[in-house]
Amino acid sequence: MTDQSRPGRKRSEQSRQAILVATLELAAEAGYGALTVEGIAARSGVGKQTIYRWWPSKADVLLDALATKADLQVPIPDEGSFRADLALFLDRTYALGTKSQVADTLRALMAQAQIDPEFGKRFREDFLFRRRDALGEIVERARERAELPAGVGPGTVIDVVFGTLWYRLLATREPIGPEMAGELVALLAPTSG
Amino acid sequence: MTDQSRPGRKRSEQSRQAILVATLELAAEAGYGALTVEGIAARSGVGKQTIYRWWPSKADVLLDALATKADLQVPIPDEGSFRADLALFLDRTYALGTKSQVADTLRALMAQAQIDPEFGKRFREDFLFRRRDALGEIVERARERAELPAGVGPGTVIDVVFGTLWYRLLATREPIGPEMAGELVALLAPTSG
Amino acid sequence: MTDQSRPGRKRSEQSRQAILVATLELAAEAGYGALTVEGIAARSGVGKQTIYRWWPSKADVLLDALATKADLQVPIPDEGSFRADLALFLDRTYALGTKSQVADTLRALMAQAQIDPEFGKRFREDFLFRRRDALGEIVERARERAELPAGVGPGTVIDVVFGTLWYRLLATREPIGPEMAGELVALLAPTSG
Amino acid sequence: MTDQSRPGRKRSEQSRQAILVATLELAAEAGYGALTVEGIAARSGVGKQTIYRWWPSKADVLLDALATKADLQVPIPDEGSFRADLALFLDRTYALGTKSQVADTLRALMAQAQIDPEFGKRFREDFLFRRRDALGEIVERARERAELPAGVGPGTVIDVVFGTLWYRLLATREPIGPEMAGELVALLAPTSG
DNA sequence: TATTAAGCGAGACGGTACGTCATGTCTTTAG
DNA sequence: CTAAAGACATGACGTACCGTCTCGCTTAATA
Repeated sequence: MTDQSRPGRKRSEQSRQAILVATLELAAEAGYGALTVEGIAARSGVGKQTIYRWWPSKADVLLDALATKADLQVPIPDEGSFRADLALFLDRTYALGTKSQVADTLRALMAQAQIDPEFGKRFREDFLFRRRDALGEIVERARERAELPAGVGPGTVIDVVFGTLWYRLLATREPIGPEMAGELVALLAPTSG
Repeated sequence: MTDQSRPGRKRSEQSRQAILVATLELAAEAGYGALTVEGIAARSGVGKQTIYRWWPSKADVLLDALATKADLQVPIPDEGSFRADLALFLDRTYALGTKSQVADTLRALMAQAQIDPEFGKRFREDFLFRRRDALGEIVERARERAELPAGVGPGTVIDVVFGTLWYRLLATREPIGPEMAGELVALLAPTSG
Repeated sequence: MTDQSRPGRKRSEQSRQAILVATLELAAEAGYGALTVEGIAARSGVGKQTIYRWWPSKADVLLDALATKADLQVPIPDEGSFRADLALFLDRTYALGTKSQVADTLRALMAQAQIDPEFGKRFREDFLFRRRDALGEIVERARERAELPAGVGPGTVIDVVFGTLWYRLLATREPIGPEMAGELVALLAPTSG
Repeated sequence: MTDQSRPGRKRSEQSRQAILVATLELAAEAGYGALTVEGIAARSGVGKQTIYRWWPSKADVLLDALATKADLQVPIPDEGSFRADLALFLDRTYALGTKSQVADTLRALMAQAQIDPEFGKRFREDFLFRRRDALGEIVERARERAELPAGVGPGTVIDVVFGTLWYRLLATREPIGPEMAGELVALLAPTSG
């Protein structure tokens, strides 16, 4: 319906896939620092122009590759209580962080978002804020049910959850585990009425 | 004790200062992405080799410049209660984050630490872990006085504090403010016995 | 036959010309010692890579420039006698050596051929030996007609001619003139039967 | 008479020798192109300043080293006839050129003399012209005895001799041998009265 | 017997050019 | 019009040497 019939050759899905696969492989093999547009083009047997035509930067290619491969869309749980919802949310996130390739890629993207302001904007809007919104739904329900800790607003709860996750990813490089998830739940969703 | 008197010309303190100043200026003016060793050398009137002789990478120069200029060593408060100590710690950190130049530099360093593993190791050991240790002392005293929230270990408290700070710096780009500091205190150091 | 129609952009003849011109100008202005690839690139408005892509060293660029500009291919005379042929050959060579720019360039190339063995091989094969072959034809005809001095082989005659030319170019820096040419003819192609 | 007695430490003959030896070794091992002042200093255990204090350039060091080691002063023969003198002169020169290290060094010096005009002047005056003068004596005696070929002046004879020697050294890289020496004698000092 | 003036090894310094790499654009031929 | 190929101008990289300049230390001649 969108571009139903334009003249000219169609975008090659084969090239697109080859680019995304090559990008993930190269990033995994030598790290994001060694990832180059030239390298991606060479590995995928594609012209550089084909990459520049469809993505604004190599970080966007990587983000696209990650999104295409790993399903980053953690579904929003609704278990009836904030405690259960948060536990499930953290558990699913934990599963993601376990795959070191996904973790490494997220690290690289967050890094690039700091260095390249244009990509930073896209990364925040297309990825970070969507994740915030997902958790936001859970927290909003908690707020309505008065399940949040006293004196702590919804925004802060979200910041604490994602902050802890990202900090462990970026700084200590020990992605969150079940114990840590348990402690976060204890902190943010205490049992007492 | 180490190299008290070796033969040969001594390191030029003047060049060192010129390099650090030029580095901060360039990073502030055009952003870390535009910071180059050549640029630093040109601006500071120094040969490139002099930079490579003393620092392993431009990120190390920037870290050195930041450490030399802004006193990042937040002193460890001891006000008698975890609540007061944490509040003071956050307040002082808040003051730091307010200076946008410091915040921008920290963002760039954390980013570079993800992309360049060698620098990452140094950044963690020379900066991040020292900051952890500082807060660690406060939290340890709190643990001894049983002032920590139930079911939450000292390590987690530290992760939550720094995580929230860094997340706001990197992701939402709204460095912590007094309200947020208050909510963190409410969450981590509740008044009730 | 070689690369009739490959995909990809064609080599820019404009860049090639600009490089050769800039090379000759720079060598003339400041001498071969001051000739640098960077300088050539800057003067000709070309990327360094474009130079490295097509020539192995700056000496090769200079040789190419010389060959393209000054027609070094002295035609082989055939006047019927060795005496006349040699006189004409020396006269034409004399004309070349008169242009100080050509003389300076030849000096530099011969020098570089000594210092850089790889270029030396190319210089000998692409330039020196071709010149030898040209004179070789003349001398061979002389040998057939028994016009060579007694007890002196063709190879030696060639060595003496080019040796004297080069020696005056390199050592005394007084390129050959008409009188010297006359004496060489008297020595190598005596009139008496 | 010059600097009979000044205060201060005397020039270290040991360092001088070490420098000259290191220079010859390095030039022999990796070629003149790889010869550097830093390399000489490192190999000889000497400070760079000590080299710069006594020699204007590395080529001068090499020339000094060659002059100190190989006795380049070919004595002027006086055998009674030009034919015999020239034969002896060529024979002695041939002996020199046989040692490939000497030949390589001469090649490098002649090359450097083209590229570095200041050294070129010194090389010509201190080396090339002295050699010319030596042969000049022989030729002058021949001229007085009317032993030179008809129509060929003394200067040209010298140019032909050295020209041929140098050309074979630089261009064909086949230093003169006994047969070639014989042919040169036949050409320049014919037997006929 | 000091003092003073060079020479010395070491090595840091401001420079310049090197040859390589990657960028993002442009041009050519093929589908 | 898209694609692969590949040349192009640009600009930074990290390295190698250049020739100069301190350093702290000998080593002599002079006072």
